[in-house]
Amino acid sequence: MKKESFNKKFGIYIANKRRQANLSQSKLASLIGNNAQNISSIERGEVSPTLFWLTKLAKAFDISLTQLIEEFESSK
Amino acid sequence: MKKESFNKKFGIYIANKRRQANLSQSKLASLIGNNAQNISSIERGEVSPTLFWLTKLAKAFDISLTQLIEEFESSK
DNA sequence: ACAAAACTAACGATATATCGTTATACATAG
DNA sequence: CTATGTATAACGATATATCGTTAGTTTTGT
Repeated sequence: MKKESFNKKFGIYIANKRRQANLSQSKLASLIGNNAQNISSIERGEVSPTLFWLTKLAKAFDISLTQLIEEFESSK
Repeated sequence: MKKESFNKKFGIYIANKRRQANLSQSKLASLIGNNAQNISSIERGEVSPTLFWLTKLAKAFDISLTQLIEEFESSK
């Protein structure tokens, strides 16, 4: 899988996850300690977040990192 | 958990995983398309790899990304 | 002990991720 | 319609990850 489409897939997963949690990009950003623009670029698939940020995201969604990755892998 | 100790924990996990697979740093590096120095710095906890590279690592170990993360999370 | 392989480490270089600001567009509530 | 919240987007700046080389150290095999 190409890097670009891989990142897009993850971005779509995160965007859906965030909406399910009723969070805006800036609210999610403040929860994990970064900024809304970065969340936006993650969701649009422009960047591939580091493992460190992935753990923050999982915590924000109140799930384990494993569960986050599992949901992502089984997402379309 | 601090960023530094978190990265170190992941580095230790990867180093163990790599040794179990009987791979040198440079062999693993060539499998996933990067260089041995980067593997070394990941294992020493100096950097936090991106999600994109994590998928490459999982593939090199012939496991799913979810399984890689699960093993990491349950490692000490 | 010796040689070879493996690892660490530093360095500068490049690529990418994150930060901070600003502008624009869009939707929705009032 | 207007005001507010939300998202996209561009920009330059900084931080971090990755690359390529080299040197030095540690480990391993013989």
